[in-house]
Amino acid sequence: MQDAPNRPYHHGDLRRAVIETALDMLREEKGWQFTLREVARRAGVSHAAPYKHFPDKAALLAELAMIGFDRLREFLSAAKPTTPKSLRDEITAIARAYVAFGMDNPALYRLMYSAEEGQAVGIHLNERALAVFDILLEVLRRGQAAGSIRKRPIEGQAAAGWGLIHGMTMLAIDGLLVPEKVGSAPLDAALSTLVEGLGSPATLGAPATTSVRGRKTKLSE
Amino acid sequence: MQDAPNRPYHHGDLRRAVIETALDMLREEKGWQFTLREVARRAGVSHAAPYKHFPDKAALLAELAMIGFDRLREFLSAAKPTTPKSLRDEITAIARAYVAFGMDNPALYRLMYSAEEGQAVGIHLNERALAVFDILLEVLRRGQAAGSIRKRPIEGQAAAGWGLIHGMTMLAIDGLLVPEKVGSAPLDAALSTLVEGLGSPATLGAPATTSVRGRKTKLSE
DNA sequence: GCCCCTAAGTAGTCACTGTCAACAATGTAT
DNA sequence: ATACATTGTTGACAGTGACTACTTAGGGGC
Repeated sequence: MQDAPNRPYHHGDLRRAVIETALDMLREEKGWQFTLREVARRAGVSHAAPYKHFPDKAALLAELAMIGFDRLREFLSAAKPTTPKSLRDEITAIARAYVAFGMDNPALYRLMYSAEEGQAVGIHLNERALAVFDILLEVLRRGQAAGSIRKRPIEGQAAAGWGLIHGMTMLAIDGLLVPEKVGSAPLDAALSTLVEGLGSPATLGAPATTSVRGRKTKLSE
Repeated sequence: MQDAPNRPYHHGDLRRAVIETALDMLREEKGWQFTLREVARRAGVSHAAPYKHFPDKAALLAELAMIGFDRLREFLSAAKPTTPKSLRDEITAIARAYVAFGMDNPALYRLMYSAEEGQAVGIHLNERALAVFDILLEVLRRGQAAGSIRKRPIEGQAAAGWGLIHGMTMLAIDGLLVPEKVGSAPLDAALSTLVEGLGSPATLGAPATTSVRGRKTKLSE
């Protein structure tokens, strides 16, 4: 270069710098379609340097996605009220934090759930994702033990919760939950619905009599 | 070309052919990261020909996404049982069809909810998406009128439903609803939870006593 | 103190992409 | 028939991910 001969040949910690720069770009742009060369450029390094630290672009994206899940898990843990008044409070707090995380980091969030397109990276990635899932599982398990949550297969309940929150987050990011169409607090409304669905039979009585039981309802085959 | 002088100079209906070819490629590959040149190649046409019909690649993607929403709406309408035994049956049928559509067309489905990254195309796209939303709205409205659905702001309930189903679909596509972790029929479990949450107080009794009423639960401010 | 080894940079190249401009073939209105 | 708009074509351009070969900084063994 002509203007930076003082820059040391060895960067020091280029790996971290690349990740940091990429995270910055995720924060600035809304998509994750940045180029590796641009990352290198902004890190002040030649276009091939990142390849010394990541085998290819997909590897970097996978790394970013894993960091995203880690941050999300930490964020949710931090948002969990220390002395919740009720299980509903706890679930509500977690759900709000989750959606807030997604809306604050739309590109990162979208990347987290898109990185699987890079095939087999999914293994480790799913581990991180399921670690987030476990937070929800734990709350529900405690709720079942305390009797305030229906005694149903807990994974189904957790899947319902995760699906709901994930779905609402994606819709919110996509701008599909416009206030005029959907009211000002769609998440809370949805959460009420969900929590009431999870609520224990002691208060709610028997499930509706509309005969789900006898039907073969396997989806996954 | 040297081997295809018999191909007529004018294709006839290249616009449709490009769309059709692109849809094929969406069906084959799991991502929507196909190249425009490849589409042109498979359509048997020069690499720049599609530009006579689409200003750029994003325009084609947006068109595909709209087609996807249209197909989804038709598919859901067709799946709606003609003489439903109950509202639960109806909701269940729609939800299953929705998830099935997503799992049968993972790349297209993902594209449908990713195309907004191409900025302002979102207007028309959201129209199509909201047309799907309206199907759900209509069912719920009918349910409220019949008394089998709680009288709550219907947009919140619909958002809950859409969010849940959309989220479960995405998770299913991503392979995050693995059977070992989550049971074999997570959707049905989630649906039970949802429908019980939507269910009218007449059957279900008063909502859980975990004090939702008095609390300010606005999220969006 | 010296030498050499290697990790971590560099530049250069390749095939490929999206996009555009210039040109050719085709159908159509006058 | 002739001018024209449409819809193809070819060829170019810059920018990309990926790979290779070269160069350098810095540390450990002697």
